[in-house]
Amino acid sequence: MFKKVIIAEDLDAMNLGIQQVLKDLNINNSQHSKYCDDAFLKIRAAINQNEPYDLLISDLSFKTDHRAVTIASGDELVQKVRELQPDIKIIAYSVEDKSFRIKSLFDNAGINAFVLKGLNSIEELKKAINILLNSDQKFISPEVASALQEKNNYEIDDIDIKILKHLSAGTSQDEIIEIFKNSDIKPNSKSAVEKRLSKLKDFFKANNTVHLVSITKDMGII
Amino acid sequence: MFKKVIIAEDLDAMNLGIQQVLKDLNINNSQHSKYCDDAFLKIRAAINQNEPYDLLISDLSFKTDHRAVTIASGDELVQKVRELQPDIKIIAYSVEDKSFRIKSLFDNAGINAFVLKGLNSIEELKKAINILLNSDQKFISPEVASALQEKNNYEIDDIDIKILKHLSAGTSQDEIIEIFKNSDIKPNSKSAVEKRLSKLKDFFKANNTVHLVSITKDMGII
DNA sequence: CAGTATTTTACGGAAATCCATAATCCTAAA
DNA sequence: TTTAGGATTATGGATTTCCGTAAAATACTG
Repeated sequence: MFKKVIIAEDLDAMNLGIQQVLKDLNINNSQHSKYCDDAFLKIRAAINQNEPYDLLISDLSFKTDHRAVTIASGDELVQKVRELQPDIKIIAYSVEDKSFRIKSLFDNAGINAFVLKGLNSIEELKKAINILLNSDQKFISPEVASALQEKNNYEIDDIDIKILKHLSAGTSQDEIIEIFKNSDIKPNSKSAVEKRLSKLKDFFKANNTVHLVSITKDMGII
Repeated sequence: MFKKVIIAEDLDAMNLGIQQVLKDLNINNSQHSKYCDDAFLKIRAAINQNEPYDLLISDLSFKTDHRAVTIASGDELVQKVRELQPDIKIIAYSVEDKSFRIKSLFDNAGINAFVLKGLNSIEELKKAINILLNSDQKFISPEVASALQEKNNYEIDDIDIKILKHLSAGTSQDEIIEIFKNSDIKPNSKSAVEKRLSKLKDFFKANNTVHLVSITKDMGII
């Protein structure tokens, strides 16, 4: 069984539940952090002491506190940990069910398993832990397994996201162009932004800009 | 202490945590339901058997399953339970932090306490239980206590919501007017809809329609 | 019933967006 | 160096939204 496990989860009641699971699996050396920053520091410290963790179970969304944080989300945490310790096994354990985000976690953040918090997720979590222990297979909860099949042949890039975020913040297209020009962002003409918007609307089957922002918000893209 | 408690919470890991809390408080007669429908039936059955529950702890958002449900959200459950058994104490225990929704839970659904799932919510939950046990006071987590102070002097009515929902679904203003005319919804002129939108934008301090939909989506109004 | 207030509807011009086409710039291969 | 292809930018007109004003309809009051 895994020797040393760390959990990143902010909700204390949820933490209690997860700890119960680990106890059931006879994992006795586990620690938990309510903050991503804290989790990252612990993982780094463990490496330095030559006693690295071999499993990270991380939530994705974390409540913001009064205290300032440098790592605000589980996505970031996972990505940074993967860079720091390429061989650690990582399980994302979250209620997030937007296929776009789940796919990105496997593709970009390099998680080994995604377990959807749900009605029977404890069994799934145990299953994921066992699979990761014995092999290099990946695990994903069946309800969201289809996320991996989705082929985004059209790549939504950073600038698309920027445009969408600005729109949802109430910035007009003209203002966005101004901002892009002032920030030296490459395509900053009226028509370039318009063309991108048009492609996005096409891709997401949105009738208009309001609809587009609504859809992408729902999908968790912005 | 409360004699008979029922928990409505879909996430199994969270359920484990809450049960731990009740155990700490020496509440031994508790049941939990993963479905709102199930919780409602149990509460009704208990009344019929003259052994009613005296406390309901309910989550707000529930995962949808393969099975069809009649009560889909905690909001509805709470409302129906309040009608059925006016004297039961109800605690909403949720990550929901939109003041609009929280205020509505106190005003319309008649909850006795709102505990925000968070970093130290277990202590708050215990506190809420104790307050409800000994008095008719209400309890609300400090982080969101400001929700109750907010006075919506401007009332957002049903038609406003309808307009916003249509907009976020990609319907143009002209189409909305058509729909209203076909459904015999009273103010159905171009300028009436425009005026309402203008007031909404004013109220929510939105720069434009995209922004307005984005804001109201974030607030959980639509 | 007359008069006032409020709501709803109508209208019109300004602004923003939508969308198609054409011109320009850039890069890489011939 | 030339040239083809793609990406970016420019232009202009159709459509939609925005916003103020005014007329019409309805409600309310003495």
